[in-house]
This record gives sequence, structure tokens and C-alpha cells, in this order.
Amino acid sequence: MQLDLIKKELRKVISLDDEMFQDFSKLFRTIRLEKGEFWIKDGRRSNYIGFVNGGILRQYVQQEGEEFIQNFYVTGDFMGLSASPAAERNKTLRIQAIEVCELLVMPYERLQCLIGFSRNLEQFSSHWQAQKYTELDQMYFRLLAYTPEQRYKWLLAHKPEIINQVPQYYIAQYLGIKPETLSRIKKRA
Amino acid sequence: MQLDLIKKELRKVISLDDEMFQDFSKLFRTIRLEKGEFWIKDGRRSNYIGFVNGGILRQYVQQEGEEFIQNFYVTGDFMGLSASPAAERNKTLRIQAIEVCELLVMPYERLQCLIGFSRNLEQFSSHWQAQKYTELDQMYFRLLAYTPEQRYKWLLAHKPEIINQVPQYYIAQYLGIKPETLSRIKKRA
DNA sequence: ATCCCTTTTTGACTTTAGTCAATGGATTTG
DNA sequence: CAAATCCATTGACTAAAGTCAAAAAGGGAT
Repeated sequence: MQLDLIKKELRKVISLDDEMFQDFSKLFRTIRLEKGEFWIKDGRRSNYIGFVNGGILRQYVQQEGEEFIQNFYVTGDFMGLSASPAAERNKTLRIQAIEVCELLVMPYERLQCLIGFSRNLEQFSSHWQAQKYTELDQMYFRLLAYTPEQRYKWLLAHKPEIINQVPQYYIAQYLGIKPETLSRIKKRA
Repeated sequence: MQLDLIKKELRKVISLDDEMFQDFSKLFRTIRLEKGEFWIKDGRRSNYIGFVNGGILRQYVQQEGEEFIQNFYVTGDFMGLSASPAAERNKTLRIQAIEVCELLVMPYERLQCLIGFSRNLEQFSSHWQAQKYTELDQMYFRLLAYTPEQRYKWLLAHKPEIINQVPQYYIAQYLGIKPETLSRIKKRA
């Protein structure tokens, strides 16, 4: 089990000595998702948190035949630390591997339990929730205030790894436009 | 100081006996905002939480001469319980009274301190944060997936008090469309 | 390399929202 | 009461994204 990455990500936010990390890491297990497999399907399995140890996933909702992508998760991202309360209520939410992925996963309850014991983990959890809220808040503003072209350029400037790894019709679903429109935006840009 | 409303709102979420509520309510003070006055201007004063005891406000960002409304706060709403971390970073955020308002306010730090003493208040705070996140998540989805007309109809069905109390050009700013377009949507609906 | 399948691009056309300017209503102010 | 102001509506036109269909470009697999 490769744990360097998650250790690095945790240490960006909290201090965590090797011994504590050892204890912590024992509670994870590794999951491999093939391309197209689901981490969450129709709201189920939302009672886990997951860490993307490699690969890329998309979170989307299907409605009347159309798919709307709310988020991508790339290598180094945590999933479900704050999304799960919302996910539980939404029975059409799915998180799907766009390519082969390796996840480190832990039941949500186990994390909650650990948080009770560790002040550091509690810090991490609340930091992450605030982080996610702020991110969503800014995404909302861009969707409200930016044109499709401006949103595409923002993505290109701030999340180029997504543009590079993801088929363009997914990018279009994420931007809220049709693939043909995205193609034309790219041409004139 | 009229406290029935806030007591009722708190009791929707947590149990709170009269004695505890007495202690709690002493820490609030009342503020009156005239029409057009600001509760938060350019990110300042975001270190307070506020309860709308009467009236209605709009939260918006100004960019290149245009205003984009992210939210309305109506009688019975709390402001800043989870928005403040985001607000601190956004120097163009404003919350303005659309009509005369009465607010009950408390410094954020004082609430934090109280939360340390009361298990109930801690519950309330985390419930509120989760609530706000879910709400924003669903607003994001509607903005991504719905047409302007569908968003207007959603607002009409779920938040009629906003439609009734707010000038239509504000509704348009909230829906992300021009006032003329909203007028035409209303006509054909 | 060829074939098959998926994704992207292009073209012609339709639909929808934006823009600008004018009108009409309602409310306030002198 | 009239004038002024603010807001909502309407009309004519422009700009932008959606739709549908076809062609072109990639990407594996054999």
C-alpha cells in the first residue's frame, strides 16, 4: 500500500508524527476501480470517505437522460468528508472512475470515532469542511457570473490537469454547455 | 427585544430550556438597518453572526459594474454561521438590507466560546453548517441543470416570500438573467 | 496497417437570452 | 396637482448557445 501521498496531503493541513500516521493508516484499505466503475452509485456507499491515491473520477447527477457533472476528483483529493451528508439525501448522485483508480477508503463512522480521540484529526476534518464550502461557494459564483468561455479559461488556468485527463464532453457537462459549443470556444480562443 | 422568533428557530434544531435560552439571549444585541444599509460591506464585519428578526437582505458581489446576488436572507434566517470563513476571503462581498431590518447579532468569537460550553449549541452549529452546505450544493445543481425559466418556477414554488418581497431586477440578478428576460418569462408562464 | 468504435470538429439552421431604446405605471416630491 | 423618479414591460434587433446531421480525427485491437 503506497501511503506517501496521503501522508503528504495530511501534513499540508495538520502536524502528524510517523507513529500516529501508522495507527491511522492501518484503518484504511485499498480499492481498485476499473474505468467506468462506480465509487458511489445512486447515493449508496456514501457512508465511506475516500482518498484518491491515483486516477481521476467524476461526480455527477443524471436527470432526464442528461448528465450534469458537479465535480472531478483527481490524485490527492479526499472524497466525502463533507459531501456525504448531502450525498445521503440525493439518490441520483454517482461518482465514477474516468480511468483506472486506486482509492484508500475508510468507513465514515470509523473516522468520526478517530476524530473523537485526536485533536489533530478534528482540526483536519473541520478545515476540510470549510475548504469544501469555500470552493463550492466560488464555483457557484463563477457559474452565475461568468460566460461559458470565461469558465473554460478559468479551468484551463487553474485546473489544467483536469482538461488534460478528461474527455471533452465531460468538460462540457461540467461547464454546463454542449460539447459542440466547447469545441467552438476552443477554436476561437 | 423580541426573542420569540429566534427561540422558535433554535428549538427546531436543538432542545433548549428557558433558563439556558435566557443566558444565551443576553449575549445578543439588536441592530436596526434602514433600507439600503449594509450588514457586511467589502468583507468587513464578517466576524459577527446575525439573525434576521424581521426584514429581508441580499448578499451579492459586485464585479465590473454588475451585481450578482448569491442569496437572500429573510425573517428567521441566520447569517454568517458558515458563510463567514468564505466571506473573510472575499473583499467584494456585501450584505445589504432591501427593506428596514431588525437583526440580532453576536460576535463570532463569543459564539465559539459558548459552543465550547454547550453540547447543544455545538450540535446547532454543525447542523447549520451541514444545512448550508447542502443548500448551496442544490443551488449549484439547479444553476447548472435548469433553464432560467425552470429556476424561476422553482423559486416561485419554494420561496414565494422572496418573489413577493423583492424587486424583480434583484430576482433577475439572483437567477443570473437580465430583468427584461425575467419579465418575458413571467408573461409566457 | 486496417478495421472498428469513440470522440471531436464542422456546417446549416433554430432557439433563446442579451441589448438598446421607448413606453407605461406607480410612487414620491416639490 | 404636476414633475420627477424608479421600475416593469414591450418591441426590434443582435449575439450566443442549442440542435441535428455529417465528416474528420484519434485510439485500440486484431
